[in-house]
Amino acid sequence: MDQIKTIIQDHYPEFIVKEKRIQEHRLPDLENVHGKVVMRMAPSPSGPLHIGHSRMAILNDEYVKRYGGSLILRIEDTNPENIDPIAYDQIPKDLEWLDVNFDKIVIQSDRFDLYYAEARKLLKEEHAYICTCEQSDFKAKLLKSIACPHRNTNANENLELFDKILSGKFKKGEAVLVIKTDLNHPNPAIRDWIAFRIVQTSHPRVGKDFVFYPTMNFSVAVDDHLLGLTHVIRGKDHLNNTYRQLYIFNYNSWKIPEYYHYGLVKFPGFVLKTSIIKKGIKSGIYSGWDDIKLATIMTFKKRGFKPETFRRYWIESGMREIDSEFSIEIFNSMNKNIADYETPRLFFVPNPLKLHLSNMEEITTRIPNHPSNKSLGVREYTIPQNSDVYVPSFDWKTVGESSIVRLKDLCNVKKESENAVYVGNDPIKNAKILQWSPEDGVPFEVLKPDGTRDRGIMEPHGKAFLGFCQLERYGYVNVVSPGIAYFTHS
RNA sequence: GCUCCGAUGGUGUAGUCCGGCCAAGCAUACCGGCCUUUCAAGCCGGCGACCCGGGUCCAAAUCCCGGUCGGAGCACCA
Repeated sequence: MDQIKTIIQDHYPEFIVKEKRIQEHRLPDLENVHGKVVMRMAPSPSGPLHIGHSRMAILNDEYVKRYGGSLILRIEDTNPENIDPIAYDQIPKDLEWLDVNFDKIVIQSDRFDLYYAEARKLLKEEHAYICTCEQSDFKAKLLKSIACPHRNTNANENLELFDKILSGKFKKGEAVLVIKTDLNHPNPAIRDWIAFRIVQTSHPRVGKDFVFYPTMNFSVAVDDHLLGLTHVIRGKDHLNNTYRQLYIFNYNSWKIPEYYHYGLVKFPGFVLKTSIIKKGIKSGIYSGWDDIKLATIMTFKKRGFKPETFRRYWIESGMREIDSEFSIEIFNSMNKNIADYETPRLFFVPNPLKLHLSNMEEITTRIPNHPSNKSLGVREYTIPQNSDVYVPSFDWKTVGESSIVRLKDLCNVKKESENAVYVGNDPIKNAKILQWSPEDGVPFEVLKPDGTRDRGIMEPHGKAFLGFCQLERYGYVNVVSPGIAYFTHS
């Protein structure tokens, strides 16, 4: 075979036609789609959304856009101890910025009545029981597949206890509502699980109106049914939760949605835990939720990233149950690719060195704001005789004495120590090219994700510029206020 | 300890369900070259992967078994 190949290659290369297979990255179709789909995003309001949340938001949004139907934003605020009220307003804003269109917002703390009704039903049918065991005893018994004494309490007694709990006769830790599953289930994570617990902390929305709070597994199961979800997409960390929630569905003979569990993503180097961020904001390590060192949606927005980048990235990552690492390298590259053509250029001179331009007459130059996108226009400077310019000191140092470099879109100069001697206007092939600023450039600062900042001079036309731009030979930044920019990527 | 999930180049992935069109595609990174008044973008070329061991089969990245490695869950968090 190899010989035949060699002969063909040597004598008849024209027969080797290797057709390129072009494959687009497309999310797989969902199973069991009959008409429109109903899907949901269910963040907990512990803070604004971060890069990790954007995956579930975009995957859900993509499918709703593909099949038609509705996307529900469900705020899961059933743990008052882990709520930051800012989230109620900020999460919808974050989603809107990501271009994720939800049809309605459901807030779980509005729905206690529904959860209580379902709880009563399950107690009545003896699919659930009130347990007043010591927490550690209950847990130990479960691990050994032993029933706790309350598991056989009859329905009426349980219902009475339930009302007592609701009226506040029990304190935190004294009683829980447990869903019966299978004590002999091989997976200890699936055995009888807690559906309600007593919480006496005040809730930002409902205050102290309720003391018996559903756990996530209970409220999720009830709401997924009541809201008519057809497909559920969420992280693999919820796999066991799905198995638990299925018991509620089966006790009620509810129609079961199609579940998908995508793999876990590691975000090396990013701080995503809201508890740590909140602590950092309090102590001053972070300036706020949009601190440049963070990976919140607010921060990415402030750094000038495009929403489309998130979409492209997560679509390419797909929906498989494979664990992966977020690649900032690829993410940045996608953003550059999406943004570059529309992005104007400016000259920023970091660590500026003032040079005297000698031997030069007045020059007027028109500098394109983009090398190929002519619609972005030009900017014009007149550099008078005997003036100074700023160039990056780092670059100037690397230039050999008497070498000729080009000040981009201006002229060529010969290095004579700290003097730049004018030697002509026409571009020279293969010359080192530097960005520069006239002497009336303005102070400018770039904040970088590692917490450091670069200081320098911005060319005068950049003085009033706000928004996303490329600082030539430096990198892309988002100018957030006059003289201050957030670094995007190089 | 118990249960579940996964494993494709440096990185992110496609393909795996339903074995053959995979001599494994795309992107990114890296290396060359072209173009260029940015070290950006663009164009051309190159490098580089099916975790290991068995089995089934004419044929295995794909199916089966065993191992290894990684991850998650076993909360009165979500």
